[in-house]
Amino acid sequence: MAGMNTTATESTSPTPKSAHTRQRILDAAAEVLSRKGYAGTRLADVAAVARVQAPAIYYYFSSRDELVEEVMWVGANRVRLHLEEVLAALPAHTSQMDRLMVAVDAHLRFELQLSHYATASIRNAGHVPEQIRIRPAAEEALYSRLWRDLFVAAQQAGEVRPDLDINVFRLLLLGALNWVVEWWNPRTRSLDELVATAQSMVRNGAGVR
Amino acid sequence: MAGMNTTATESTSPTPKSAHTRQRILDAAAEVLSRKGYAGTRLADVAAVARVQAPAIYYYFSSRDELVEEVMWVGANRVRLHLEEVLAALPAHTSQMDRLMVAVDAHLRFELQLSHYATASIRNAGHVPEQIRIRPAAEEALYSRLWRDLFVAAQQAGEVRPDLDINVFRLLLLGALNWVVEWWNPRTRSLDELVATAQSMVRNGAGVR
DNA sequence: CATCAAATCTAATCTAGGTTAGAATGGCAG
DNA sequence: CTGCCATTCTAACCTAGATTAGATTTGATG
Repeated sequence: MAGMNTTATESTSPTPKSAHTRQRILDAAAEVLSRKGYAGTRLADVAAVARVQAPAIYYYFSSRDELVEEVMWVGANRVRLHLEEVLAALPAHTSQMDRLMVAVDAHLRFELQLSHYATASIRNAGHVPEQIRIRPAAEEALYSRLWRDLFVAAQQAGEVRPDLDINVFRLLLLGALNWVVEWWNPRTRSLDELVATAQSMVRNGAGVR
Repeated sequence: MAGMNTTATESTSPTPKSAHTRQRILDAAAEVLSRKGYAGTRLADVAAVARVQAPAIYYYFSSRDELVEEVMWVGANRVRLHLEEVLAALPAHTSQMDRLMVAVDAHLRFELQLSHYATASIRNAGHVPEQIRIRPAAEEALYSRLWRDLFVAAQQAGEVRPDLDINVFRLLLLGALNWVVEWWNPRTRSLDELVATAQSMVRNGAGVR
């Protein structure tokens, strides 16, 4: 019943007015989830942030888990769309290594500044019940493929050491980037510096000498 | 009451016999916690794995959270002791970069093969209630310092690029290593290859050209 | 205005799972 | 053997928090 109308395609039927409330609830859930994690997320908290009473949530979602699943899916989906967009906007002659640099930049900035959804998705991926992992996992797989393609292209172009296991390297890199949500504090460290260091980790760690 | 007798200092008083059961319970908790996460961990499951009834847990731990806290502390503590031990066993003339390589190796092998405690500790650090985060966090801080020292020494010895922000690099690296528990599958990939790739990420990513 | 439906609320349920009470068990000292 | 203390069990309890029922508000429409 619910599920697919968070992105584009605002069709005419699904109540144009207070679908606004649904959005507030979803945003609230993303926020709480990214901060407290799956275990610590109370529907009452979500409701409070959305300025609504808890049962109102059930008007839009049929269960707590469905709400969580939706947040995680939106999170994974948005990061992917963002990265695709950013990459598509690059001039055609951009080197493969530069594309990787841009990807690192986009991933970090998006997850840290633009989207509680992304943070929620990353932090809780391994902590939600099996059952609601499927749909978000499919999105994450697409995102993974995006990165794989970048690495494959870079290695084929001779911009990444030929002997490097790019699958393992990619997983390690994404781990490093994802884990940032666990320690990063905007008041302690500049985002620019973080991005620069992560980029150098890739450029020097994977690039040809 | 409980709490400190998991490491050394086996004093005479605390029932030498079936403190064995306490151990089974703790091991079971580590195992379940590392697999299901804080949210998904039922005392009944822990009890089942420990071949005991749930209430028996309360003979050794005063609450679920105390049990969890203990697992997390032991996890953090053991990794640290393991790393200290391994580093101490190195010949005095070992280069700083080689020490880093050994540290990467030790961290990965320990977290992936030797200890459910470590996995439990890593996966759940950011997901347990504030209250029980304190004691494990103190251990983690010591572990962090160990790594910081390694990087500082390596940079001072001129084996790590002088312009690299070693604090950020270290956090990124530990993120990469920690995140491995989220994706690593022993049947799919060889541990040796993983270790080698992670090491090259450090050697090339941080080392001088 | 009156009416209807959508949207939200208050109050009441229901249940998983942590926790407690108190009864058995079981080994060992005397 | 017998009593005792440590250990573990079974049965009961209790609460947080998800969910449901049904009333109430609100706002658009004729």
